[in-house]
Amino acid sequence: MQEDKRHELASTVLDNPRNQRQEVQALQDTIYVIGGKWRLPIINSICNGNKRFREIERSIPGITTRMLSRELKEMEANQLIQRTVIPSTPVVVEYTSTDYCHSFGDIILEMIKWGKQHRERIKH
Amino acid sequence: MQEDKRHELASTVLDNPRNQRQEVQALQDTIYVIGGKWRLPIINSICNGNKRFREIERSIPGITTRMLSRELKEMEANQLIQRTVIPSTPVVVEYTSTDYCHSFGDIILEMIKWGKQHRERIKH
DNA sequence: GTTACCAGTATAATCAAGTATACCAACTAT
DNA sequence: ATAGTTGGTATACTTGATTATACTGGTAAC
Repeated sequence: MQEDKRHELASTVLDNPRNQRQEVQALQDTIYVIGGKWRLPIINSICNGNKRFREIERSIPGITTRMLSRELKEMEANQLIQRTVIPSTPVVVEYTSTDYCHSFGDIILEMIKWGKQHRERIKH
Repeated sequence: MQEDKRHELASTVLDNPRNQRQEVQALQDTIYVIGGKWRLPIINSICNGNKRFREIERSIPGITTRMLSRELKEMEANQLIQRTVIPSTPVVVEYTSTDYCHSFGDIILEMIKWGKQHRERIKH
């Protein structure tokens, strides 16, 4: 039993080339940052060229103005997006993605891929 | 309203080559399936070769026995993992991943990649 | 014989995430 | 004039996810 533990530790820390600990940490970090129902769909929408509040809202089925408003604020604070007010008449507000925001591209792509495959799977 | 809806539908379905609607749907499906803090870390742990309950538990920082127990049950019901009881003495319980479970591999990999880059970014 | 491991369950509490609904001050098109 | 758009805010509420803590029955090692 004691032997077992020593062996397990050794195999995790020393033998495992992929370093499990670090990977779990990284995974949990990512889950923390993009957690919740709306973060990723909003990022996706803005990256797809939607700029205006109502435009983004309409592009995401099920989201409420409150949630969108809250998330946009937080994402602006975290430098994921940029909010620009154009002083035309009427005033126009535009949301655009930052470089940082684009770093989620691959994750979103993989998730879209999975979602599509999943639909196919349950259809047949 | 009726006009509007028809127009919106037309612009989405016809004009947009990447078919936004479908992609948002796929993305939201995926988020639904892997939602929560623990699903992905558990899948990752089991795919990394952890089989025993306490072994999985120890490999995921912060998880409680209750959450692990609940998630494992649900994941077994959804055919993401297999639970095997080996009637040795003492009885041994093993959790193993199914093929379906492996379909999350790319998502997890991308998320680990992002998490590592993120650590690097905030370190400097 | 007491300490520790295994595979969990039970109970209760907390707390953030999300919903529902209404409202606002501009502005615009009919 | 009035119905509708835009970019939101306010208030109240629900609920589901997660945590904390304790406990169980069996095995085994010291």
